[in-house]
Order: sequence, then C-alpha cells, then structure tokens
Amino acid sequence: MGNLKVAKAHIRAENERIILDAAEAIFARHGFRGSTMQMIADQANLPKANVHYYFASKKELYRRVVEQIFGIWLQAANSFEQSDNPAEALRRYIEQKMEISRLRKNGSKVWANEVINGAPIIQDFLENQLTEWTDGRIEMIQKWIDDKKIRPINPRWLLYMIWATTQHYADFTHQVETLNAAEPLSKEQWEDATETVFQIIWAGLVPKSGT
Amino acid sequence: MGNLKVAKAHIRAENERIILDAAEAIFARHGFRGSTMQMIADQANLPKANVHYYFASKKELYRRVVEQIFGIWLQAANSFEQSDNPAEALRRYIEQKMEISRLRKNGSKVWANEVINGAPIIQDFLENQLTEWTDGRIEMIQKWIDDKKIRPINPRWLLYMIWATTQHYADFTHQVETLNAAEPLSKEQWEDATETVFQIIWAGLVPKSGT
DNA sequence: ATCAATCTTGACTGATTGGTCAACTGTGTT
DNA sequence: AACACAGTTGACCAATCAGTCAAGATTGAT
Repeated sequence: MGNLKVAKAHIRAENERIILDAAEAIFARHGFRGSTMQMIADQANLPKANVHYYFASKKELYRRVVEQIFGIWLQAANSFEQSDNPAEALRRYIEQKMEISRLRKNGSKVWANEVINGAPIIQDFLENQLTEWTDGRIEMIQKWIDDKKIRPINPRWLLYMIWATTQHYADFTHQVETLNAAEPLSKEQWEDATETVFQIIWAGLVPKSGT
Repeated sequence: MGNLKVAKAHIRAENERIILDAAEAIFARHGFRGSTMQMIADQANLPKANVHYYFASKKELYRRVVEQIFGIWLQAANSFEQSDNPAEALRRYIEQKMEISRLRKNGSKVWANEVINGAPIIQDFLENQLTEWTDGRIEMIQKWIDDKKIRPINPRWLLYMIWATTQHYADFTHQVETLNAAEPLSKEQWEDATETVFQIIWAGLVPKSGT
C-alpha cells in the first residue's frame, strides 16, 4: 500500500527532475517567452502532454526552475559566513561563486534574465531573503571596517562588485568564449580568473599588501 | 525636387527614432520573443501597421536596436584611449561606463539579453569589432605591466571585471533598486558607487597606494 | 487644380503555441 | 481475473501575433 505510493513517487520525482533540468537549459537559452513547451519536451525526450501532466502550466514550471536556482544561490551565500578574517571569508565566497558560474551556467542565466526583466516571478525572493541576507553581510563588512581590517568603502558596492564579477563568467559565457577563440575556458583559465578576481579585490581593500 | 526628399527623409528619420526608442524600452523589459509589435507600436503611439511601414520585420527592428547599442558601447570604449597614465585611463573608462549604465539602462539590458541568449543576432560584432578592441586594450594593459606601472595580473580578467561591475548597475537595476528600499540610486549614490569601483580596482592594481 | 510620392491605418490571415482531453498502457493488489 | 490508479500520448482548440493589404489621407511640386 505504502509501497505503491513510494514506487510511483519515485517515477514522479525522477521525471520532474528530468523536466526541470530540460526546462532550465531551454529557459537559459531562450528566456521565458522564447521557450516553448515543445522545446522543453523535446529536450526532456517526452511528449509535450506528458510535461503538462507533471507541471500544470509553463509559468509553474518556470517558477520551480527559478526557485531551485535561488536555493543554490543561498547555499553559496552560506560560504560567506561570519568570520573575523576578511581575506579568508572573501576568498571562500569568491571561489564558491566562481564555481557556481562554472558548473551552473544555466541557472545563473535564468536568474539574470528574470532580474533584467524586472523579476516578475521572484520579486518576493528579492524583497525578503535577498534583502535580509544582504543587510546581514553589509553589517559584517562594516565591522571589518570598524576594526580597521579593511579600508573604509561602502560595503554594498563591494558586494555588488563580487556578484557582478563572478556571475559575468556564467551569464556572459558566450562573449567570454567568443573572445577566447570560441573555446570554453580551461581549468587553468578558470583558476587564474578566480585568483585574479580575488587578488584585485583583496588588494583593493587593504592598502598594505596582497593575500 | 531635392527638397521633397529632404522633407520626407526628415519625417522618416524622426519616426524611425521614435520607434527605435520605443523598441529599445520594450525589448529591454520583455526580451525579443516577449515583446510584441503591438506593444512597441503602443509605446511609440503609432498604429502597428505604421511600425511595419518603417521596419519590415521585428527582427530587423531588433537588429537596428542592438546595432545602436553597440555604437554607444564603442563610443565609451574610445574614452579608454592610449595613455601611459593607467590611473587616469581607468578612471575615465569606469566613469564613462557607469554613466552609460545610468543613462542608457535599456540599451545595456538588450545587449545583456542578447549575449545571454548566445548572441544570435550580433555574433559578427562580437567576433570582429569586440575581439579587435579587446585585443588592443589587453596589449595596452600588458604594457603598463611591463613598465611596472601596475601589478602583473591577466589583463583580460581585469577588463571583464570592469565590464561586469559597471554593467551590473544597468542590467540588474531592478535588484539594485529593490535593495535600495525600492528607490532609484540618488546622484550621490551613483557617484559613490563609481568612486568605490574605481578605488577598489585601482588600489587592487597598485600595491603602493590609492589614486 | 492635378498629380505623384510618401505616409497612415483598420481589417484580415496564416502560423504558432499553451493548454485540454479522452483513449490507452502498465503495474501492483486482491 | 478484475480492478484501481499513475502515467502516456496523439489529436485537437482557442488565443495570440507577425506580417499583409488595399483604401485613403497628406504633402509639395508643377
């Protein structure tokens, strides 16, 4: 009796995963309106009607994709934990965000698309979780400043700088690769870029020296 | 005789401008597929058929919008001229790019949208003009490094950092404003953000001191 | 006044697409 | 074997939208 539900739930969970992954890829490449349920169905290797069996509407499917991305984003955010060693905290956060840009390009692109278009779907996320998280980190950075661990700059602009720089490698992958002789960045290039981003920002925060 | 053509050309030029501006605003908010010719026509206060009189197809209109943006981008690029004073050149370039982010949000958003989606329309721009320009600037930055005017970093990642950081304020306006109590950034905030971006990057490039 | 050219516009059309539906399949339980 | 129920699927429909068209308005030159 319970077995039946579990077995069925397993199929459901698996198909939902397949469809969500397909949808993320399609939404990333074509945006919300540019993606069709048929494209997503093809990407998932399922008939369109079957996609609608699992997700009532295109909007619902999109919302699920964006929610999933926000979850990953928050996870990375945690790597930026309370710490009185700014260099370590910043390094960890930048590395984490660059890693997400490398491995979860599609998610980042969907998120960017959503925000560029005024966040019609996930405005509540921005207003609640994101605002709360940002305020917390700003306080933390301010404390570093008060303790003279870094130079006095506006913490908010620093955060935006880190977000922008790291996400650039996901959102603008196409541009980055075009400027890299149409090749994806190699492992070495990713590491070098990450290190450079950290080095410039960190040296920019502390007048004395690097690392 | 010539007069006729001039008079007509004037009307044409004016209407084309109105439509291009309207299209830029609509494409920025809704992306290519999300925008309808009807929306653009309404924004321009013209009947839809009239828009089609000036621009044969939606794609052509879009291409014209993107080309216009690329022109502005190149113009800013020129402010980053050959100079053996890195601090001055960088400051000028960052200020210019932040100014564009402030005044030409829509253009930047359309560009971002286009690149995120794999640049289906303007791939040739990326491959030619952008590649050429980028290579030139990289050489220039490398020279600064060789002359020990700035620390040895990979010039390419520095350029991406500047692009990403400055364009963030245009592309992610909605997020920035949500995190600013739903208010646009004030004149002072724009100036402060610009100065902070420059200060961090510049101090990050030169271990010795600021400015 | 006449004419030719540009410009304007409401009405229409063919193609696309989100979503529905009813018939069907497979599986595990009794 | 009979049944219940999750899952599958092709065919269909109503809405939307890019683009067309043909009839008319405007303008300026002669």
